[in-house]
Amino acid sequence: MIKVYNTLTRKKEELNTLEPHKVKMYVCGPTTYNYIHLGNARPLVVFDIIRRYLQYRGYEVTYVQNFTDVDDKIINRALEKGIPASELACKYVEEYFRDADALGVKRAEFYPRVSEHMPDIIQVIQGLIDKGYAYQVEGDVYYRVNAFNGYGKLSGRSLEEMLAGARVEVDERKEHPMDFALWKKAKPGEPYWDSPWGPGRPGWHIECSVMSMKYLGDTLDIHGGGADLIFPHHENEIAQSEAYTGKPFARYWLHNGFITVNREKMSKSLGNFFILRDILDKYPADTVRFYLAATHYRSPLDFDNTKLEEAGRALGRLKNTLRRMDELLPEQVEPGVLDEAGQAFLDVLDRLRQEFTAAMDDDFNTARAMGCLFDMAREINSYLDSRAGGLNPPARVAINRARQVFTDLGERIMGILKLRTETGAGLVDEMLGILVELRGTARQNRDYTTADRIRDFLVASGVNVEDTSRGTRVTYEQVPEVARVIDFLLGWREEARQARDFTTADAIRDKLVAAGVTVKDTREGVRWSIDSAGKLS
RNA sequence: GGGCGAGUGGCGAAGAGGCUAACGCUGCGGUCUGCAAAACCGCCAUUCACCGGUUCGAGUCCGGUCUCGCCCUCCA
Repeated sequence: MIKVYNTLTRKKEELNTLEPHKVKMYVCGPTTYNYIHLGNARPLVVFDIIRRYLQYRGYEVTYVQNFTDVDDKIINRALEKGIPASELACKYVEEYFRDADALGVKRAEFYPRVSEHMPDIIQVIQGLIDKGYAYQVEGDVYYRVNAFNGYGKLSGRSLEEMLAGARVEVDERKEHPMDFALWKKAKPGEPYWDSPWGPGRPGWHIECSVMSMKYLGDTLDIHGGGADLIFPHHENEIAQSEAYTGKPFARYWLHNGFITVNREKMSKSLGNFFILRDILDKYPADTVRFYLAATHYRSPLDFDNTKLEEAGRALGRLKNTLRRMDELLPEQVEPGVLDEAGQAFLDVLDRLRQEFTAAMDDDFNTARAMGCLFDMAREINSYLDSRAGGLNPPARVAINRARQVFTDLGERIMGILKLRTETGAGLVDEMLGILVELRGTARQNRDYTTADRIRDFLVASGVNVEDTSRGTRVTYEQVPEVARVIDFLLGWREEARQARDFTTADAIRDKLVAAGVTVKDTREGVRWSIDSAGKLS
């Protein structure tokens, strides 16, 4: 039984979907006038995990996320840049996808855009006018909040309360100060669409009402977004949709908490925001995803770089466990039977799997669920340590199943365990391989000075070195510079030559050549070049 | 002013009436290792902002105080 915290009722409620085993989900997407910032990225990851989890629990999820690509901010920005608003909006939709893809956010079923739904929007506005929920004034159309008696139910305040501390400038033409625009008359030079009320564009809230109902029906199961959308955006969506259809709009309203910086909300107006693209330049995307998922979605999340460093180390622990299993597991695990120890091991994992599920069932408690993954990692590592000599067939069967469970939860649901496939690192890996070989020889000869010099270089280059029972493993978060590694190798060769150790010197050169690096000893010193660009790709 | 929410170890973060206050990071000790790294084992909150109350029993419920954040205006 899945429970979700519903902003509408301020309680955790059992998730009962409209149709059994189906979830209709709508999440408010960005207004596309800039790159998204980290605060925008939180709901992407949060609702992506919620969606993945619901699927894991057997729901068929229809996920819709809109793009608000018609908006004052877009128009203003486009004006500044001297390009059409539509072009600007389009560009940032594309940029959005680059960011979302990097974070491992699965594609939605539908990505409706305002610009492509004008007839639908106009039809709903007309319907609201016909029913007496809206009125037009000089080419503008306003929603009549007094006509909808549930107004304020989501944000938990009455119209009177809103007026009490209101900071709204009163537009004399409006019947009620809280009435909001459904259609805005175009000013000269602004993009516009024709309508029964004259040329103009939709107000901010109407598009979500229209597009969600178009793709998901009059009533949706889950409507999500950031907590700052509760009022006025979602409140107004409810007013529009329910007035239009006479039916409940969304059964469950889920809202994620903010990202803060120095405990202040990260926001565009405060200027304390971090563009996601910049963060992704410095930190791996899975680290960022882990950071966003390691705290419960409704809690505030304070940001600074040290939090990402910590997230990277924590996630590294989980990934290390996966890597250890992969190193010991052959491509194909032959079917076999478990032994007693293996069964006991799997029983423990299964208990943890159940704890994980219970945590996620309880309003998607990813923080607690992550705790279960760390418990699992420890169990798996322990089991692996106890079989350091190598895996016998029953142990292989056990580890194979353990891997399945671990990745099911960690990758399929959380989306944080995909080990980056090092692309473009082919040559670097070959160079590192040569160094590992050289160091291995030195260690065999108990020449630890040499061995440590190589390791020191590797570590200084950002490469981790671990000597395991099965050999030396080198890993890195960021691909080290090829040139740096080659220079080091050639420096090493030069030393060997000076010491008249031509065996070593020639071996290094031969290996470089074999890897596609040409080495020339010129009068000015050593020159090298990479044979074919193909090697780098 | 009105509405909402939060205050848990050095840090981050779960727990929402009752087994030893998860988990991660950091630090310390140990095992393993040529030394490391990784991994494993152990240690690090008699106490959950403060004061009262309810209860056999309260981080967990109630009342009050303090501090902080958010919304009421574009914002995920």
